[in-house]
Amino acid sequence: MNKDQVADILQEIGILLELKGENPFKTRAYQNGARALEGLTESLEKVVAEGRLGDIPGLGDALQQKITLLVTTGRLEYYEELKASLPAGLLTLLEIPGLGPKKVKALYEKLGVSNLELLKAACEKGQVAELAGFGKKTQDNILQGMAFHEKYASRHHLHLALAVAEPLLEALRNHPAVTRCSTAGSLRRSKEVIGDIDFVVSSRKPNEVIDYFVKQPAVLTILAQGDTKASVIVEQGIQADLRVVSDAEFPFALAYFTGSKEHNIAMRQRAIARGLRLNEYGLFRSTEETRDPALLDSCATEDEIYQKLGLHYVPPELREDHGEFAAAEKGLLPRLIEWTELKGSLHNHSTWSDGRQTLDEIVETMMGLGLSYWAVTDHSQASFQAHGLRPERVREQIVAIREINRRLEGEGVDFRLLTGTEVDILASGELDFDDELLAELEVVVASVHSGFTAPEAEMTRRIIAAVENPNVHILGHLTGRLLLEREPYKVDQHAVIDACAATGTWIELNASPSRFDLDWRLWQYATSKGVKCVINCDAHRAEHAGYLRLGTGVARKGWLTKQDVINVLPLGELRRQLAKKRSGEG
DNA sequence: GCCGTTTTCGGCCCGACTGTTTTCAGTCG
Repeated sequence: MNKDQVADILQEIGILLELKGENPFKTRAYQNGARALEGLTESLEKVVAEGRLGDIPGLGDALQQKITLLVTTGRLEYYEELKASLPAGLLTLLEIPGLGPKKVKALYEKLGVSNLELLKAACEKGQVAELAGFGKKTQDNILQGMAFHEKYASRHHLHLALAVAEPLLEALRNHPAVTRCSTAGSLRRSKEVIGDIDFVVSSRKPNEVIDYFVKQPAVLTILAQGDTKASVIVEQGIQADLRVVSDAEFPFALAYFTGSKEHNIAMRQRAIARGLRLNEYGLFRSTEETRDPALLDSCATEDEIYQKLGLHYVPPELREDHGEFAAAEKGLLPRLIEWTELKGSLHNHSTWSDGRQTLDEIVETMMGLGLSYWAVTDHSQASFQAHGLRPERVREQIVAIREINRRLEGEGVDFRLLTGTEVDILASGELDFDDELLAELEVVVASVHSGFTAPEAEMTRRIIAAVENPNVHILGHLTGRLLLEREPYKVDQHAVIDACAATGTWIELNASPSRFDLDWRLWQYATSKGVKCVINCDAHRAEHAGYLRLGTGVARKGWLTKQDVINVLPLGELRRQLAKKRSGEG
């Protein structure tokens, strides 16, 4: 078993123990253990074999023993017995908003409710309202929560969440009673998928702002409305939470609701270590339970909060407890890449394969955005479903692009298309075009589009064979994942990154919100090996150019700087690097 | 179940909102 599978099981044990009514700190210990494994950047098998599990904070004797069993035998009797002791459907009940472990436990023990159908039946018969601690209102809310659960998945692609959040933020900003406002939460941290949208506002008239917020046209349902916060469902079925605080409290509330939860816990602990107390309202001297403003250690901005805790400012994207505290203490946080530094995208499609824009339309759109270049990398022949190009069509396209570039040069315009291909990595590990054709193209992206079910070792071999071809500049979407849709295929990502480091091959950060692949968690490893990143739109339509901004947000989560990213280079320097890569000096 | 330069025992982040209660438990973030 690999670390993700083991982490999933620890996570599930934690939940099962909660349903059993175990000591909450014990259940949290399992969840902490799962998180510790997810954050591991090397092979779990290796760590276990070398007896170094104990070096990982959060893993004590009991967890070390269980993890070792799972890794070496693939089984854990403790887990299997625990799982067998409760009906399988109980876990899905926890996905209903408003139902937590205590209520699920009561429903199961008192009514024998063990799955969604039984829960629905019990609500409709009015049995749930009769239970102690429940009532009519709770029963109605459960029914509503179930309807919501059926209709919408609970997680959302980043671009969809942004499309709803940005107009709402603009509306809040324009309200006269709003002093400062911002998005917070996973959206502000540029997570690859979003649970809900968070807004933080400072105002002297919170009720006015909350009233205004819940009446926005995008709001479909009001879930809760109080004096300091409101929760609503907005278009796309996304939950949006608004918190309103005083302006003095704003930086603390913004930091708190931006999270991540793990980052906040570490911040609170730093405060406690300094005899202070940090919460969403301020930084208080001593740990006294009071909101007396006299005790407020005022901070005008988030920056000042970090300073008071002995840290350099941590950009939101880095707030994942992923090494930012060690770096912020020493002033070693990187200057992160900005999306405005990008000059173009090196993996895109046109009407020649499955894209929606002609070459001329691409030129017009991308030039209009102020970009310097745009590589046209249509699919190769094996991607039949995507109208992949035969070699002769590729050569025709090269001619067409040269023609356009000559025209642009004649007009004195500072923009060029680059010729290229997204060539399929075939099951054998060979590429879908021969070396002669690849050498005629300026940009070669190699990607897997078939044989997703190959065993890990075989998939790893295929991809490594592809990046060893000197004609390949860029490895496309390394894991093939489609967020919220399709799991990544099985591949040893570290081994592939090592091969890219050895061959000077660049790795794409595919900026499509369905992909964000390579995952941000692996970029620190990749750059430590000297691998360069290309933030690519994989554009199929004009509006996909906007993915440059979203992809940069995710790149920032991977601690990437301007120096790590190829497509910040001006055209001339980019062409030199493309040639250098091929000559083997890259 | 984890952890320790006050502790090998007794802590473990903490506040708002809802609904069911009449002072609080559960859930959520």
